[in-house]
Amino acid sequence: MSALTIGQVARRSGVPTKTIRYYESVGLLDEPRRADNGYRVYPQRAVEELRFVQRSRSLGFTVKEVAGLLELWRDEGRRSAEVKAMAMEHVARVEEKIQELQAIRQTLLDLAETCHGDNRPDCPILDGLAHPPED
Amino acid sequence: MSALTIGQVARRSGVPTKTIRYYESVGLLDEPRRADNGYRVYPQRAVEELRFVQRSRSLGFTVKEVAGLLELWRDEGRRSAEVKAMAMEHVARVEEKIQELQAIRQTLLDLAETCHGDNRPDCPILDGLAHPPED
DNA sequence: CATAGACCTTCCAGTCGCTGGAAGGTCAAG
DNA sequence: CTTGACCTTCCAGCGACTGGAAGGTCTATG
Repeated sequence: MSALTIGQVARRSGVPTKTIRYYESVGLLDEPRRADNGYRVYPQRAVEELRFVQRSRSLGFTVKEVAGLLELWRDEGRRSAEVKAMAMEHVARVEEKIQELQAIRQTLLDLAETCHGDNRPDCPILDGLAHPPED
Repeated sequence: MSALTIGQVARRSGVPTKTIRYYESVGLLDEPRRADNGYRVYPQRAVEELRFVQRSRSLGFTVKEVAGLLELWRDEGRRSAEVKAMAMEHVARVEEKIQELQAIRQTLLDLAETCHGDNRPDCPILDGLAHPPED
């Protein structure tokens, strides 16, 4: 009763069949065993793994990083320090990205501030885009 | 004296030749005239255009959006309202992305907080990744 | 005048993470 | 026996480049 088709795994994990096959093709997931008709046969555990993958992906880890996390997850002898290091490295990247976006936001707001936004053609936004920022 | 090769345009604008040809291939830039030897020949104006494109791209506008901005830039009869609308729409998207990233950051910090980060295997980060957030 | 090297040209492939579609095999119900 | 819901594989496309191969051109130097 614990054997599942790819469709059942997809429904239970929320990861589309297409994506499951894709994850398998790039080596994120192990190849499952096959039934006589060639259909993939998954154990219950696959559902948990896919949920783990999905959640990790939604937090912005790359597929490669998720592969690493998954390995740690399966490794009973892991050192939690390693997991924490990966997480904090990722936090650093996320924070960097946030900084970048905040800078972009501020630049756009600065440019837009002095733009009339009416039927006249003169537009400080376009002027600003035309000339590099003086830093 | 105002005719430039693609390499000269690249050097003056900071946009690689590869990318200039790519922009041309996707219709962002007009096809330049060709010299007898088949080389692309650019007017000075191309340098300005590419700087405009580069700056717009660096602020996160898609190539398609830049095409629109470029058109407005070249259109003397534009209404500045249209430019401002594009800019503010983009600001909204940027802000949305910032929110997302801040949520991700907080989630990761919450998960990492209770993780020892030592040689022991038990790790609330992995546990958290395995189980969906209860909202 | 030959050659080196710095240009230029085109086209094809790869990146990342999927997603869609085509063409076909399998299976259970009516 | 057919319908429809599965499953299989493979190929192509998204966005925005980037790299490389294979070849033509131009200029300077020996």
